[in-house]
Amino acid sequence: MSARETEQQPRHSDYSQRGCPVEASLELIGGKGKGAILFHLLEGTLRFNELQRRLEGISQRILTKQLRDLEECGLVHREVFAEVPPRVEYSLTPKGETLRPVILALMEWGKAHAFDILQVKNSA
Amino acid sequence: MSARETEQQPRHSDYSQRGCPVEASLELIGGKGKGAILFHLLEGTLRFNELQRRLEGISQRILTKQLRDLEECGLVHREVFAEVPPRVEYSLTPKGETLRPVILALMEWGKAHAFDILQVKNSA
DNA sequence: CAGCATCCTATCGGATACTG
DNA sequence: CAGTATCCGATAGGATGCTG
Repeated sequence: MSARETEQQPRHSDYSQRGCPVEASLELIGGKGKGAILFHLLEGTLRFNELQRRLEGISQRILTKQLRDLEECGLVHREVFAEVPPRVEYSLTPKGETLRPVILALMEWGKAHAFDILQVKNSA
Repeated sequence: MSARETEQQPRHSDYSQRGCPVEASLELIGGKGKGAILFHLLEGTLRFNELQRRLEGISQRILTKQLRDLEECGLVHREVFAEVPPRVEYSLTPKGETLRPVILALMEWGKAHAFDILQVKNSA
């Protein structure tokens, strides 16, 4: 029997709230606009203003803050070009790319169910 | 050419922040403890106290609130048994079950990356 | 263009006490 | 056991004005 076969999967009951991997992920990508930022960056590099335009309704201060958060976590790369006017480009790091299946899962479920649920909630 | 083949996928740029399906999903499952609640309910029905014990650290008030939220969204089923002492059981609805791939994706990424990132962040 | 600084408010979530 | 009610502090996020 290989080592791999003897590995025990932890039971769900082994995960408390702080130790729950689902909760840990949500803590990192759950801030306002972070999901949308990552979603748009899946398609490629974007400048600050282009991101803000696509997120429609996010304040500049918060967009900056969330981008800094994601950069600090090593998920987003920020590249500043020494030009006038200034140009700053944002893209996913390799670690950020590992989020692709997660973001896609959230997108699929969002289109299939979340939209409808929110519609009902907000009209109630 | 079939109708299916002529369907256009919306470009990412078509999704503003409020209209972003990723953001919509996060809005529904992003509250404190909601990720962990859904994660634990994937394994089956749980009573209120058992959930609180597993989430370790969540206040009773918030656990109640999040469960009511999820119930209102149609993701969680709440069943009250007319006994003394009272017994209330929580489980996923069929709609809640559709979250399984999403929660599993968040779990996998959490174990592979989120734990490490949070560790570094919190020690800094 | 891509921000930073400041101020302000609303919502989130914790603590505690009480109850059918 | 599984809540509800009340009060409270923390913080997330918005609005505005200024700048290299």
